[in-house]
Amino acid sequence: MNIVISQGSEKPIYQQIYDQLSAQILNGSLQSGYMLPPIRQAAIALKVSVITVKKAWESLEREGLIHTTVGKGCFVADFEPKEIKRLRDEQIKRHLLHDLQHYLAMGIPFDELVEMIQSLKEDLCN
Amino acid sequence: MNIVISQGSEKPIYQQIYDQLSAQILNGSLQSGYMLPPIRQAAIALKVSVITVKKAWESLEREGLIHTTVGKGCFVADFEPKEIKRLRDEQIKRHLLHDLQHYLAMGIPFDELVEMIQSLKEDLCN
Amino acid sequence: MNIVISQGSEKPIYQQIYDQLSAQILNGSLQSGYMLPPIRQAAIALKVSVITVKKAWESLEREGLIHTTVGKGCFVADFEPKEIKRLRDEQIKRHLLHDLQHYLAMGIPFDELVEMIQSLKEDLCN
Amino acid sequence: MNIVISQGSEKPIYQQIYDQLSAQILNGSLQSGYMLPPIRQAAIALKVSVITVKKAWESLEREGLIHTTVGKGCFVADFEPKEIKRLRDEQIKRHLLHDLQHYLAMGIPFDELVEMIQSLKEDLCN
DNA sequence: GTGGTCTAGACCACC
DNA sequence: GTGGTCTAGACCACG
Repeated sequence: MNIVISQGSEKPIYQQIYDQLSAQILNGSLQSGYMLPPIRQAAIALKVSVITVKKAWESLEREGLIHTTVGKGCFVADFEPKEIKRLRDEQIKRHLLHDLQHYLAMGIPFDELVEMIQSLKEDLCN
Repeated sequence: MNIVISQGSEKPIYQQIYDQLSAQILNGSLQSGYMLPPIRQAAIALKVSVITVKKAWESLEREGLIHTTVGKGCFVADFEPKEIKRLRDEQIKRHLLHDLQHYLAMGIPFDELVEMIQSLKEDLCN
Repeated sequence: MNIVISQGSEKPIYQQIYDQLSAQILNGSLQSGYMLPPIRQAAIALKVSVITVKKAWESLEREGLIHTTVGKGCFVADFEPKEIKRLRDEQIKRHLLHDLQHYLAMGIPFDELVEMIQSLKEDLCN
Repeated sequence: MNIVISQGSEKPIYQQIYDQLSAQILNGSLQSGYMLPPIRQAAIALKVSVITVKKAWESLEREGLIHTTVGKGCFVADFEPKEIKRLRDEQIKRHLLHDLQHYLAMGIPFDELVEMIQSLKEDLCN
C-alpha cells in the first residue's frame, strides 16, 4: 500500500485515501485479490484516525472496488482486465463531462481548449 | 443576472454564485461597468441570505473581477478584451493542470485521454 | 481649488476632499482669506453630491481651518505663518505616533525603521 | 493569545483582531505551528461573535499567515526566520510609502519629517 | 471536539 | 437608496 497524505489539503483525508486506492485499483497496480492491511494497522501507518481509514474503506466497498469478509479482511474485488478498463473509462468520462462543461461556460471555444490541453502534455508527463 | 442555484449540491451556495458570475464576466456576457443587483435584491431573487450573496461578491472583488463602492453598488471591473482573455486562459490552465493529473493517475495514457475528450465534443457543444 | 477624487477608493469621498483641502491649507497653497467655491458649484465641478461637499466643508469648519459666513461664503481662516506650521506639525506628530507604534509592534527595531524610511526618500521625492 | 479589542473604534473588530495577530506572528511572539484557540472559545474570551473571529482568521489564512484544518484547528504557518523578516519588512514598506506620502502632501520637508521621527524615539521606546 | 455554511435581523456609514 | 459590520443561533462535515 502506497499512500501519501497531505494534512493541510482542502481535500478531506478519507477522500485522499479513497482517491489514491481507487486510482491504484483502476490502473492495475493493486490487483484482484490483494488484501488491504487491517484498518488499525493502516491507521497507524498513515498516522490518521481509525475512523478516517474506515470511511475510506467504506467508500471503496460502496463503489464495488473492494469487498470485506468479516474476520478475514478486505480484498480488492475480482475484475477482468476488460471490465477494469471499462470502469475506469466510465468514471473518467463522467468527470470529464462535468469539468469540460465548466471550462466551456467560461467562453473558451472547444478547439482552443483541446489545443491548450495538448500544450500541457509536457508539464503533465514528467 | 442569470444564476441557477442547486440547494442540495456539495458545492457551497456562495461558491456556486461566484463560479457562475465569474464565468459570465470572463466569457463577456457581463461587461465592464455593468452594475450587479444590490445584494439585498439579489438575495431575494435567489432566495438565499444576504450574507451568502455578500460572500460571493467579496470573492469576486478579491479576484479583481468587480469593485464595490459603498452607497453606490457593485460594478464589473474595467477590463481590456485582451486582459480578460488572459485571465480566463490562466484560470482554465490552472484548473486543467489539476484535473488532468487526476485522470492520468488513474492510468489512462495521455493520448487516449485526448481522444476521449474529442469524442465528447458532440455531447458538449449542444 | 485643485482636488482629485478617486471614485473606487476605500476612503470616503467627503474625506478625500477634506484631506486634500486640509493639506493645501496647512502647506500654504490655500492662503488665509481665500474664498472656497459655493458648495453647489463645487459639487458640479467634482461630480459628486452636494451633501458630500457639505460634509467635507463641515469637517474643515469643525477643525477651525475655514469659517462660514451665511450669505457670503466659506473662507480659509486667518492664520499667522507660525501658527499654521504649529498646527501642521502637531497634526503630523499625532498621526506619526500612532503609525510608528503600529510598525514597532511588528517587531522592527526603531533604528531599522528609520533606515527604511531614509531608503524610501528617492521613491517619495519624485 | 493576547488581544485587546476597542469596541468604539473606527476600525472594525475583525480587523483589530487581524492586525494584532498578524503583528504577533510577524514579530515572532506566535511561532510556527502554534495552535490558535478554537474560534468559539476565542469568541467567548474576546466577547465578540464567532463570526467576527472567523472573519479575522480568514484574513490571516488568505495572507498565508495561518492554515486551517477542519476538525483539527488553526495553526500558525511554517516560516523560516528569513521569510518572516522579509514578509514583515515588505508589509511595513508598503504602509510606510502610503503614510509618508500623506505627510509630505501637508508640506513638511522630508528631512524635517525624519527629524520629527527621531525626536519621537523616547516616547515610542518606553 | 474541530471548522464550514447558512439563516434572520439589527444598526451604521456613505451618497 | 447603497454596502459594511455585528449579533445569535442552527445544522453539517471532518477526525
